[in-house]
Amino acid sequence: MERLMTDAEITAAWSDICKVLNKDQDELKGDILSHIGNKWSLFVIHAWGIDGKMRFSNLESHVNGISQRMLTKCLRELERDGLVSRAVYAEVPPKVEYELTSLGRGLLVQVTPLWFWIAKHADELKNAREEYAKSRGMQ
Amino acid sequence: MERLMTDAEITAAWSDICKVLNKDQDELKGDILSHIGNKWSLFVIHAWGIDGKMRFSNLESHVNGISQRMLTKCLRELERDGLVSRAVYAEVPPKVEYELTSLGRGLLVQVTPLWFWIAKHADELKNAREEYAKSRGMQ
DNA sequence: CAGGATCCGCTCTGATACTG
DNA sequence: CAGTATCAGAGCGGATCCTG
Repeated sequence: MERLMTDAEITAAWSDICKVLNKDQDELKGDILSHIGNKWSLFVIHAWGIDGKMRFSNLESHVNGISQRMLTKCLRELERDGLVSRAVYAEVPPKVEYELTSLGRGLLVQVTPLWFWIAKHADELKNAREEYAKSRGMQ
Repeated sequence: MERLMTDAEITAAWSDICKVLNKDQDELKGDILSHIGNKWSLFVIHAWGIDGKMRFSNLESHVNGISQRMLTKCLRELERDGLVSRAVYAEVPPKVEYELTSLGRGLLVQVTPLWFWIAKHADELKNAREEYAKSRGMQ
């Protein structure tokens, strides 16, 4: 599952990358980004790495710091975009299970390299910030 | 550069995925996501697929619809996080060149699978939305 | 050319309170 | 348990004007 690329691979893949970047479905990309690109969506999707079926309160406790309002909103959007399915059980107390659709699982998988990358470059990322802060502080 | 995974591969990779998902560097992830989750950052980074060195006006014309204010702000943030470097030339008229750092190129590469995926599933994504709209409209 | 500064509407968020 | 409703504040984002 180590899918990070070397610099050489990056160089080799560059033209392919550019192709995608230019495929101007910009509108669609914007749409997708507007949903996965909000503060919480990716973290919420993230949570299904733990279990295939998640209840509301379950998600709430796994996504650190999310408010119930935002979780609700986020789930509705994900549902609307076909990434998550929602099953309501007519029980008392109420029970609602959320699952990733195959589309949603696909997205999770695509995003995973990003998590790997962040984990791998954590120090670099942190240092970059600190150095920037220092250099600005001196001025 | 075709890096989409099959369902079988996904299943096989799942435990690895979960490991990363739990590595709780949540704060750091949040930082990175603040870029992904910002309306413009990814599109701006995106632009460097075209050329390694970009000037301000160049970026402005490649990122559709961005205002000068937001481009400025976005560039500052990317610089702060060590993803972009900035070179000022003491000329008249002024000239400033922005480049992705190796960290920035890394991020671009990690995000690329996501663009591929969006491009590949564009129809599915659009359909999912339309069906959702329909089913809600009927109620 | 590459922005900094300012004004302003709007949306996004979080807290709190309430419901089936 | 799984939400909905409401409200207030912070920040986003655009337009405009200005500068080295």
